[in-house]
Amino acid sequence: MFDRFLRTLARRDSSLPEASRQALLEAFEPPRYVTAGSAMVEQGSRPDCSTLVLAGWASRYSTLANGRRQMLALQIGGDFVDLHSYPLKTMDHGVAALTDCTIATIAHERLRDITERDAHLTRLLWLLTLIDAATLRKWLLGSGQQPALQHAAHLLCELYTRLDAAGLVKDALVFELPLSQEEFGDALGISAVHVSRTLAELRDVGLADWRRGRVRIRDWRKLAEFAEFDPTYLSLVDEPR
Amino acid sequence: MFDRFLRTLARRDSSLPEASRQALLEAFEPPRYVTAGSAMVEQGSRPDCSTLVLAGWASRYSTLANGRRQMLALQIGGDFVDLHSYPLKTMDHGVAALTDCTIATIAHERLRDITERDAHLTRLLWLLTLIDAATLRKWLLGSGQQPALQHAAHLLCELYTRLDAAGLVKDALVFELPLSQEEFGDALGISAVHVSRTLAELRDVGLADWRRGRVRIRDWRKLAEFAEFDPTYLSLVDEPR
DNA sequence: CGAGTGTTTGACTGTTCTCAAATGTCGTGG
DNA sequence: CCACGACATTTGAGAACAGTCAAACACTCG
Repeated sequence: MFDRFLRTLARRDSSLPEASRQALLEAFEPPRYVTAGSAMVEQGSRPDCSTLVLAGWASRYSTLANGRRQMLALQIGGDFVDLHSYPLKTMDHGVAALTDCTIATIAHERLRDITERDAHLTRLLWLLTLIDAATLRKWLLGSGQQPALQHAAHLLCELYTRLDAAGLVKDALVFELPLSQEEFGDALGISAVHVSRTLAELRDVGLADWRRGRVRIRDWRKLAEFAEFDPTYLSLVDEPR
Repeated sequence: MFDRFLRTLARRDSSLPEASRQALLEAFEPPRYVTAGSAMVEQGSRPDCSTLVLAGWASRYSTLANGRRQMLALQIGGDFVDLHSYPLKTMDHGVAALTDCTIATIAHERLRDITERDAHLTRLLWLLTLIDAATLRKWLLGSGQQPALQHAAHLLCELYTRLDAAGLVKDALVFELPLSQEEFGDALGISAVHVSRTLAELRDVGLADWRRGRVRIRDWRKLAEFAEFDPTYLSLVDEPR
């Protein structure tokens, strides 16, 4: 159940004591299902627990008065969607399930116990929120300085790398991407129409192919170079044995 | 010397024990000066200490191969510029002094001691990095979904609010902004030429006036409403007595 | 088979970019 | 105090990238 999360943890810190890992898992509430489209955390709310995605895709997003929406993160199995809501209290953005999801929550009270008693685990949780922040920096860099084509390529590189780290890639260079082009555009900050043209161009130049929810990367090295993708920011240590 | 930092801390958590505050201050190395334009932290480096700005302005930024630059944060007196480099190890971006700065560093070893011994202070440091992340989300929202005019207005609102919280505003609605329009454009993700036109428009519509390094906000309520600025994300509790 | 949704395409519009020249500001040294 | 150079800002013109609107097409599910 928690295997993707454990894998994600191990890829970030292979030295976490077994006791800490165990204590963390036991602090979670029993898993629940949420259906695609449902709100997992409301913008402006003050949650009393944080939510971990066990399976499925979720998105964090912020909305403007004119209805425009910016996705702030894409979360997959093994990701915390709002670990930061423990220190930060008020949610400055919302979280929604993009697909049916299995989730597990952990009460902020339990997180407080952890910060009081387990310094090592606390540092690891802190690290997880900082990796989110590093990812956000890449998104801002792409949004501000890269043309749509490179920006889209970078996001595909990011997703493939993260899915692989979570053990969610079955065939090399292929992954399921259960988003509409509208949603992908919300992540990149471009319109759905422009997403369509951008994907067509990525396909035409032979870098990547996204059809019917399945992305095939045609040439990883070229794609990564084109997007200036450097996975260091994801803080993935070597594959655990 | 550390008064802006202490003020910033107090605005984030008024319940930090005096002993923790004292221990934190004593963990810093003696203050140093760095001159405008010098690199404070190199992209790709693995610092063994984190840097606090005591006075002056610094910027965090990331550069692409084509020379385009995205500013990722603007840091003022009282801000940590790379507290995240303690858990994250490798810097995915650089930090440069925009003006002459007074800075103080704290060894990661000392931060480690703090995380081992002082859970309350550790949570506060974690919170500081999360406020940076929340600010980044606003920048991404602006970059992706707001036209330059609103985005620029939002940044002015943010800076005024943060400067005020750090005790750096002398006259209401007026503050010093020692950036070139080129640098301001790097923060917004637009060209210097477009910054000039955008500022002219903000001036023409009577919202804000930036001339010779000094910003005057003409109508705070209208500016904040126009930019959809809501300061909640800065996690400022009520003014300390 | 048909409804509903998502994607593609075309035509046109709008924002922002680039290049280039003009103007303004500031510090330095005569 | 003025002249000068360096740098920053403003303005204009044309180009590029991305947005909007609308229609055609494709896919999925009952």
